[in-house]
Amino acid sequence: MRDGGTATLGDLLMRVARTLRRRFTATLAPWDLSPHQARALRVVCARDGVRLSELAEALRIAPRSATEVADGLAERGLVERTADPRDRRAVVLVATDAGRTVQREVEEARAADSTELFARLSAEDRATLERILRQLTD
Amino acid sequence: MRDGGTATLGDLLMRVARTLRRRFTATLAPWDLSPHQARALRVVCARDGVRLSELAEALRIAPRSATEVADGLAERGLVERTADPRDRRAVVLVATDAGRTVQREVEEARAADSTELFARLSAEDRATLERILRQLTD
DNA sequence: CTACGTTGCTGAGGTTACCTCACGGTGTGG
DNA sequence: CCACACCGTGAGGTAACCTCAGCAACGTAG
Repeated sequence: MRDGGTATLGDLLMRVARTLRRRFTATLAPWDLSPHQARALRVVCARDGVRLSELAEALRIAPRSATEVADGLAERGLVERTADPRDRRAVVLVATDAGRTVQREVEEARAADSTELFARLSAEDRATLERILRQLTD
Repeated sequence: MRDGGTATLGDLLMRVARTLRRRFTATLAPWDLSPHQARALRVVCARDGVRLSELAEALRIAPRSATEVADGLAERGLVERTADPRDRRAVVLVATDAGRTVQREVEEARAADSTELFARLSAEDRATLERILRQLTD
């Protein structure tokens, strides 16, 4: 294992990501949402009015699968399927009031959890980490 | 996808992890291994002789699921199921020569890929990132 | 040594979250 | 106005998990 340093970097990152993910899933339990649904809800709330195909692209899943995610959110009354006036083929998802509320609550819970996890770092390290990570996401 | 301001540290980390994971999966394609199988093979090669239950614990999956992962690796001739002389209930996985070879190749490919991804960081930032991540994995 | 609870694995069968393929309704360029 | 591309969805499949029940082997208490 020459160059163990960089290999370990990836490992480490994945490990932290895994715990983060586990915690996130746990955090989501009260709302009975899967991480994916939460992410979808977030996308819908962010831009107002999202086509199913856009959602699929945002979540990086097949269009067919976006239908299912949308169904899940619609069943819970968090989003509504509406027709696009410009293109009657398209389905546009809009967040309901309930959806926006849930989204806000989830966001807060998640932020709180994230804060807790990263609390063991100094403020300076947090800033540095953010800078470095941002550099990796282009 | 530039919601720069609202993205938390957790978001950023998950995003980097996702690309890392995608790249890893792609890297694995030549060997027709799933990330999970690769990880399992790694565990088996690391310690010599791994019980199924140990594997399950290492991969954080149910014991029943470890059976399937082991089956997959055994089918490809990368590991062998042997009986534990000390406890005839137990199944011990041992890497075959082919398994060790594949493991080494995968490790190298992965290291190369990881190096490429983190190449955009300065050596100093890499060291800092490692230190910070390590601090988060206790 | 026997009896009995515990442990290690696996068969059966279910769930979840994806996928592809084919199709009907809808836009659009020639 | 017609051929073709595109949007979402029904049908049906797969991979990777899970739980539950059962069998064989262990270990201990009597």
